[in-house]
Amino acid sequence: MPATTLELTIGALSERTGVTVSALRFYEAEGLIASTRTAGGQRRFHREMLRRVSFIRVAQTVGLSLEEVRTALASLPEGRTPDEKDWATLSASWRPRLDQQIAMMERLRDRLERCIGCGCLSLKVCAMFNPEDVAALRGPGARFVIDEPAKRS
Amino acid sequence: MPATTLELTIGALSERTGVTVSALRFYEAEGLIASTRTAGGQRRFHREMLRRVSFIRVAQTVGLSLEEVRTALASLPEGRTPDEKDWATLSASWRPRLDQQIAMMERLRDRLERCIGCGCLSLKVCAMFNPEDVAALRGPGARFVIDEPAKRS
DNA sequence: CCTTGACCTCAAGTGAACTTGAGCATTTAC
DNA sequence: GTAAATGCTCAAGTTCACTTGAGGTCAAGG
Repeated sequence: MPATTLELTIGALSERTGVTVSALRFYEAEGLIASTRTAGGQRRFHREMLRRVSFIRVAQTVGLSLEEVRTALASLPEGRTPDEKDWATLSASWRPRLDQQIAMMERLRDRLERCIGCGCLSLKVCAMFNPEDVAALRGPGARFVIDEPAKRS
Repeated sequence: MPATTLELTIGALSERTGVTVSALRFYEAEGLIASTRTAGGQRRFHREMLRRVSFIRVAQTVGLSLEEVRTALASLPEGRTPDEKDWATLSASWRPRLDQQIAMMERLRDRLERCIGCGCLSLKVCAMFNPEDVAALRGPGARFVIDEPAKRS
């Protein structure tokens, strides 16, 4: 068997993760993933990077910036290849964030529901005129980040 | 009573909506809101713009780009000031989007739950290794846009 | 009147997350 | 052994949604 089953070219990693080649190179430049090089200078990725890349994408979906992903990945064990438990622990840290996001979207939905039902759209009741929640859902730059209230001029 | 109860300065609009002055000017330049001018060239906003601005912010939270907001606003009646029904109809169009987003987040959460519980993190079952859903949740540029599958290199 | 805070324009800058292009090297399949 | 596919680097470009800065004007209170 060729080494390709153990080490992936950047193209193979791209295909298996659905992340573009250029994005993978960008992630490497940012220190989010790592590779070894062939004699000719081409990248070869350990299969473990499949997990890291998938982690990055899911984390982004949950609303983390790459900076935050970097921090999260830094909590993985240094010496050894992270095992399933390590990854599970890391993923578990998303739960609260995910729960909060779902709750906010549901509140927004229900508010709109009420507004549509009663035709109120009043400044006091309607989600449209209650910026606090809305602000909570949209950080500057990172949509769906929930900790940072919107700045004002 | 001074005219200020009917027409808002940009500062007043900013305060009431929680949107920065510079963002409001930007929105006007983009044709999302409109103003009249005083003799001296300062903007004065009709109170109706409170609604438009609020609409814009909520729409963004729901995942619309400003381009999409522009399109949505274009569906408002031309001749007259939009009434509550007009706004309600517009907002109602978010429902499916909101529902889909909530459903996706819940699926993601439940998948992670299973993964953490069973320690699987397998390539077949785990959300982390199932890029389809994840891709669906993140459009390029517009996070949480759900119609466009991720491009590949 | 006059000062002070709010407002004006216009161009340029920001940051996140990538993508694109030019020009060149390596690998693999025939 | 060679051609096509894939890979490489590095700088610059892109999009979105704004923000910042410079240099100047307007309006409301005292």
